[in-house]
Amino acid sequence: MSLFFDQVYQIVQKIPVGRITSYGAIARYLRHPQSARMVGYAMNASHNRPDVPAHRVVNRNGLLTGKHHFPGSKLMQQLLESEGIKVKNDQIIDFKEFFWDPNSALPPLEI
DNA sequence: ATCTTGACCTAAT
DNA sequence: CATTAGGCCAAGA
Repeated sequence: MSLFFDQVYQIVQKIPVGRITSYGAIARYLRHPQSARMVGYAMNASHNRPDVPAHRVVNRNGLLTGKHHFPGSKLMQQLLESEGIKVKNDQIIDFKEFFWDPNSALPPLEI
């Protein structure tokens, strides 16, 4: 039972509708600043977790690097656009405006 | 059991 | 500027 994965899922579930965050931001919040990759891997394993909106997590440039892991090739973009986020060429428009940073939005994780 | 491959990111060269 | 190197560690072959 990977505690790290579960923590990742908890954060992802807290991303407000219509906002997005990045793998690295989550890793930083969990005090594993060098484990951004594992956050991505957690998303890959999040198929078992119905309540995890993996489409709201993108890389730090606002690029939809994980879209190929969704069924179909446009689903991730469609999900985002249905929440009011514009996407062009796998790139989120006004990424900075929609970015939700757990490090400033949530209380610091207990040590 | 070992080896490879990643939904990544930062710092150093 | 661009490129590399290192860290992370779960799955698939």
